[in-house]
Amino acid sequence: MQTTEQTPQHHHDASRAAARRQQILNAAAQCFREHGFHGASIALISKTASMSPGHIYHYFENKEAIIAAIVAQDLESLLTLTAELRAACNVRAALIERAAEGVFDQLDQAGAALKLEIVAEAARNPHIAQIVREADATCRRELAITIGEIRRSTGHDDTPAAVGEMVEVLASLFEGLLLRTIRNPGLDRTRVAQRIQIAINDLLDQPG
Amino acid sequence: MQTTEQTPQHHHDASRAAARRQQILNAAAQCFREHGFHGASIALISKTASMSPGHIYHYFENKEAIIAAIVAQDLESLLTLTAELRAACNVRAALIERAAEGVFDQLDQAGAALKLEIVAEAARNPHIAQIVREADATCRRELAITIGEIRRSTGHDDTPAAVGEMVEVLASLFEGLLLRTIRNPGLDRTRVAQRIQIAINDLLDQPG
DNA sequence: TAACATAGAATGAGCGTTCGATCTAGAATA
DNA sequence: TATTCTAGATCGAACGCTCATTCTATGTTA
Repeated sequence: MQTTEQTPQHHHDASRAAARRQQILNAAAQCFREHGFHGASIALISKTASMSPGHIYHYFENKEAIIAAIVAQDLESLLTLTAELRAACNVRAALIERAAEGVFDQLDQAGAALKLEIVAEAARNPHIAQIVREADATCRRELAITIGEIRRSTGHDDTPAAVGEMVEVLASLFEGLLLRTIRNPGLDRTRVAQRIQIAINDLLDQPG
Repeated sequence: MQTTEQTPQHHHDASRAAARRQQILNAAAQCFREHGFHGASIALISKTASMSPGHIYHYFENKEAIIAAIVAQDLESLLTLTAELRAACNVRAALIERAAEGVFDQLDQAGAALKLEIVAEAARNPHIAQIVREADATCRRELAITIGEIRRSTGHDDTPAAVGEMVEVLASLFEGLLLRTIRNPGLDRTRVAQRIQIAINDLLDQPG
């Protein structure tokens, strides 16, 4: 679809529709965080979004489409973050410094609740699993390039598989924080972030 | 209630009831894994357990009680594992060797699905959160003792807080695997386990 | 007026839970 | 031993409710 040049601006234009769509997604994200994908009803989402239940179906085919959109939106932020990391610069210090911010992001309770909900859903819903796995593969690819370059610059000559394993360990270290912040909300964020930085530093020095 | 000495063995005895209860829990665990806590209906659970829906309510007050029992049962296995680890012996090598088994356990997809479901539920259900957090506190306490002893034996003199942070990092590393096995089911289990062993080894040498 | 935005009631399915009826097997009695 | 009694085990229909979704009617604006 190509956009017409002078943007005709009907009452019913595309930007208003997009805003309405986002309004639904924001409400849905909040409801899903508080009640889970299956615990949040369309009635509740519509109420939170201040519109009628029926109207939601003008923007989404069904509830699963809303879930898929939320999942895609959440993963997209992850993808841009990984891309940023990669674009910034490939030095070790930059990765490790960025990691501290990443730790704080992961430790946000509301965000963690939604991310956990997504992966739990992926474990049983093949459609969601596909979305999640494609995004994860992209992240891993990016991270592998970054880590590969860091390793090469410190004299290591790793196989792609070896780099892939390090990516897994790094990812595990980060994603585990989503569970930690639920299981132990009182943990010392700053101190844990520091220790994770050290752990990442050590990880980058593992034998090939 | 004191047990009568010669075990009267009525038709309706306690062991049969316990077996029936466990039969329900097994069915429920399977259903929860496949459909989530809120996606699995009592009708489905009763069918899986080969009994009538109404009969389930002779053993559990309501659905939430079933969920709580599943959660408690799952966490109990975690607690005994931590206790075993602690009882075995407090040398570094034992911890690291045990870790490899732990990694494989965490990478089991069916088990991971249920554990993720539990933490996701804990993020929104205060009752479940309490159960999960109490179990986690116990695990952390045990792990802190073990790690504290290892550290002391290698000449470090850590504050309890420092040990607590190391426990957090260790836990994060492990629990992250629950997400990794869903997001990237194709990962090389053996190789990742080896790299995690190295990471734990490095963690135990972190500065105080 | 034409075309879309929006509301809200209606629909049928499925939910968790309750409840009375039936079954079953040991206890009691004869 | 044969019969009746009893109480828990078990069933499955029924209840009230909420769900996701659809439909029809009414606003709104270019």
